[in-house]
Amino acid sequence: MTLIESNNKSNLINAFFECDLKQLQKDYPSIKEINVSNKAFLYHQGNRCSDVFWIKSGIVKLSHITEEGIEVTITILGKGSALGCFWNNSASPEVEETVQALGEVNFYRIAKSDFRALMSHQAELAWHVFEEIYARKQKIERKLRTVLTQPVEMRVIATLLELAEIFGIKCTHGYALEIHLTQQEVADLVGASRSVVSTILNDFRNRGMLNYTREQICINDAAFISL
Amino acid sequence: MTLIESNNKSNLINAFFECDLKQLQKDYPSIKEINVSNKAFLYHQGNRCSDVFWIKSGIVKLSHITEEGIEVTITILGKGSALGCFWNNSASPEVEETVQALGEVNFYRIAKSDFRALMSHQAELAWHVFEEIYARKQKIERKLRTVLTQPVEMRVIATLLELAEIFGIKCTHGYALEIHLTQQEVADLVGASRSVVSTILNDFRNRGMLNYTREQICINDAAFISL
DNA sequence: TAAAGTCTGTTAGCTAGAAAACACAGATGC
DNA sequence: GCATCTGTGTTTTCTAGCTAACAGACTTTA
Repeated sequence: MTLIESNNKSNLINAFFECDLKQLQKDYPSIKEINVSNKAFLYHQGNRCSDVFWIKSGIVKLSHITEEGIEVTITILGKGSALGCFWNNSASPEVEETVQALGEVNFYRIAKSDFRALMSHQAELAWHVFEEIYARKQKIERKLRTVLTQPVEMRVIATLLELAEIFGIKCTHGYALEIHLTQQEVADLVGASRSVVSTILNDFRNRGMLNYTREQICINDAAFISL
Repeated sequence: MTLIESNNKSNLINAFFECDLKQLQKDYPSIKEINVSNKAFLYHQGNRCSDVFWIKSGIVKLSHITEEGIEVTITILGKGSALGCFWNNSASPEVEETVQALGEVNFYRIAKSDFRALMSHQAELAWHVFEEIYARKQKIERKLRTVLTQPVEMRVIATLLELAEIFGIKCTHGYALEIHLTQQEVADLVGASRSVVSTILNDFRNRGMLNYTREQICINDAAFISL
């Protein structure tokens, strides 16, 4: 569905990420390129962070832990997503989410003042960032809708298809999600308890719609689309 | 909480809305100013809309109706919010939400090409639109969290406080929400059934935390903050 | 190779809240 | 004045899905 769009975006974002970092640092001295490994945290909720994090490669999980200790995973983001703190938000200087790497992640970290300068110098790029944020908003609205109207089973399907789009590598029998997602993580993402997600995944496996081990989920997307 | 911020924003947005419309139309011929009355629809989900709607005054309800006919109210928006279609989204030309006026609403309608031109000419303004969209995203993320982790009662409280911020006119005993919101509408906004919302509101009334008639909800915010 | 830790599968019991239904009270209209 | 409509208050029934709990499989550490 987002093929054309994401290509458009990719071109511009790609061009940006292929820029010479040294060159960029002349104008925006705070830019740093950082690599982190699986499970590393980019930042935690409650941090008084004032930088923008811009994913160059890899995948991150954006989540929030309530006072009661329940983890809610808001979304999973990949290349081109900008996170962190965009403004001098006098109201709440503390970020609301925790961002954790799923696998190796490579990103730029920029002070928000420099980020803003960059945005105002490069209108096209700014527009793409805007688009990306807007798309995320739409995605969360869609998620809110499914949470409020669909039973867990449907939400699992929707979540898997979404994940397939982000991680998906076409293999011979559909998508392969080569990602270390535990059932608990899937459940947090779906907004359901682990036990029901487990039973549901099991059921799907029996019906031949997908297969999985601890390490990998493989979706037979034809089977999904059929319903 | 958002006092300083919203003032900042207001200044710029106000300046924009106080511009001479005729003047604006020279550069952006598609701009039209439109007034609608209570319950009018700005657009419906499924419309192939290609314009941006920019609220100049009044309040709108952004909702979505599922195939099963369940109405989910995503959010309530006021002055300064930009809605509609921002891009030539080749993927899905149809908008996902329905936008309805709550009371009198006055807005600008602009073709997206003109809107984009405006944004690129007026960097400051563009930045504010960006901020506003981002704030909406944050708000929806917060809502998703409460839906997934809080019981209906807590969600009602959160919703009322939010509404108080949007509609709120300070009266002697707290906020007054002078808005024609039925219990059904509150329920749609909370994401719960009307009957439980009814009982909860009733209970709050008995405990002296708020009062309401068909026309108006009045919150004793001190009582709310205490919990 | 034991021991501890992590992930999955499954079951039993319990509850928040949805759905449906109906009575009542103000509106609105004829 | 009577009828209709829209919104509120309340109760009863029913179920999706949560919690808790435990057993088995696989991994890591020592």
